Amino acid sequence: MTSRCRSVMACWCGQVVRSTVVCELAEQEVVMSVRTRFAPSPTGYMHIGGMRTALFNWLWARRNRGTFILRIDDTDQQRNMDEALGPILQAFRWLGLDWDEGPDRPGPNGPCFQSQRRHLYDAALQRLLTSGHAYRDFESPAETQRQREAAEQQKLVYVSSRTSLHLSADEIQQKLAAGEPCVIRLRVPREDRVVIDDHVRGRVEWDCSLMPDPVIARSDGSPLYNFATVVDDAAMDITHVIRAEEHLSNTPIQVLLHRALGNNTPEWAHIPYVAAPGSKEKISKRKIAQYRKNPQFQKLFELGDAVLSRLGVDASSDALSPVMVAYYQQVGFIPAGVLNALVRIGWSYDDQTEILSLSEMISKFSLERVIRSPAGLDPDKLISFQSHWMHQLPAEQKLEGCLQWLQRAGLIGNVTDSAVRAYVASVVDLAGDRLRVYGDIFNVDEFFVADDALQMDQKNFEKRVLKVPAVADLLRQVQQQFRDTVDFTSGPLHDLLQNFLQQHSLKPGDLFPALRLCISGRAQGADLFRTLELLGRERVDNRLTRALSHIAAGS
RNA sequence: GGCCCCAUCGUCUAGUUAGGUCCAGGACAUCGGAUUUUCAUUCCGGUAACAGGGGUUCAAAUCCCCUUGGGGUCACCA
Repeated sequence: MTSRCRSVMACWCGQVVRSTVVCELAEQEVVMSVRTRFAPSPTGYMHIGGMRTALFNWLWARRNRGTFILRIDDTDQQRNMDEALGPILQAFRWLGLDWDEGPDRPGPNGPCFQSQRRHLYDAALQRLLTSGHAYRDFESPAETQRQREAAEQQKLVYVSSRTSLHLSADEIQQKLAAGEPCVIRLRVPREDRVVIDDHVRGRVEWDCSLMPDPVIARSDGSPLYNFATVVDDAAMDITHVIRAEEHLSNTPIQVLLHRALGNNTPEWAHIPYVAAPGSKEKISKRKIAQYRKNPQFQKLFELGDAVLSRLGVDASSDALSPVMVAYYQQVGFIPAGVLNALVRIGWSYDDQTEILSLSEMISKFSLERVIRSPAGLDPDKLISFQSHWMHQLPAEQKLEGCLQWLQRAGLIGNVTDSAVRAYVASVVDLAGDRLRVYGDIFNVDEFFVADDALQMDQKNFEKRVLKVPAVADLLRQVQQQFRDTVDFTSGPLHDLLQNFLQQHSLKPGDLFPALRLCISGRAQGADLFRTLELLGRERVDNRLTRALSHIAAGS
């Protein structure tokens, strides 16, 4: 297996074949095995921008029938792994992005946790030291820092002093024996240039004479990010490194490391980072307070706050925010909506296509159509995608979701009870388009609260009921007719009320808003007659009685 | 500050590789109208952009140069 992959790789890494996944090899067409990876460090939450990067990696792998790898960058972690990694895996599972190699699914190239791959880094380090591509640097951090600042003051480009390079083998051994601390640096070939052909940015070049020698291993011997990444990317046969633009400046170092190690370099695709709505700044967990003031974020925060408060989650805390994938799950977004919004940040298929299912994304995705400039998350559009996909969802699934949210808010008891399920199903059906996220079910909580706990829209109650003297009498008559009518279902109720209007020469607006307010506490809502039917004769009667007593009391 | 990246409606974007079919298309948002018992949905319609300046060319959103603006990154973090 491995040998096949290598022989295949040899044909595309010779930079003849680019941006294509099929290449000719000795007259026969070989589909190369694309291998992509996403390498989060366990931070305790999944960043929405990171999720988009992961999605592009996943899509590219799936599109090419390749392999998607989840590698855990836990080189400097000391916290509880479950706590730190859990939410990340949870986000992948929720969105349905599976991994071929990763936690619980070790691949042929060793464990996916970098903390368990130390021997590989040690071996690579040894090779670089032996070949002279890397060197031990005994210069003190303070001294290095001093030089850096001096260069800066003189407006010179800082490059490493390399004084340790003048040490003889004996001197090095002596220092080592004496326990003198040193880091290991890559010896940058200063006369060289690094040129990459980035899938989204095209040709990007760097002049090595401007680069300080990067530290690749700490004084305790542990590898640094740039180094571990290169070793792992090579060991795991990663063919395409798809990552956010902020890593572009790491690329020359990584290319140099690959060269020094004698690896084939992977292809690069530096995708734009996800910006905060309406800005070009990277969206960040630390700026939530600022985002709350952002008008483009308004609707999302309103939606989120409303739902989360019902679930007993403190929405104003930074523990859960729109920067995190978990936020959307908690509010009741569905994967299809979130995925659709994510894929359209920085990527388009053509000038028309907006709606894409995951399988359509797989067949249509390409790195070449990723845009270069940073793209802001568009909360309005996210909500719009969300409502589109929610409408596509089969009734049974909508029901399951709403049941969960209702239960978590304590509005219903046993979700397996068939009467409860049937009732909620009717409410969900009645709510129809108003349900964009599962949490929107709370917007029709009048169907779940006790009659005497019904919240009243005071402002509208005053305007449409209290300030219209004639309405009380009408409501009393309607209440009586409701008591007398035989069939308390929407059709007959519709006829009953229409007749009532005719008899009194009233327009719908004279009665319906007041009636709606009394029974639901709201000025607007779904079909009035179906609402009456669902609530049922008894609850409607109770609520009318309660409203009438409010009217009598003048409040 | 050095290095690197980016620049089309309010937002997400198409168009830039091969200059003309673009007095710039779509979507979301917004505004107006129709439908509806209200709200939501749906359907019609409107407002709205090539950062600026120089070139090259018969012709530039598209090519070149400069300016301006925005951003990323400069660790014994990832």
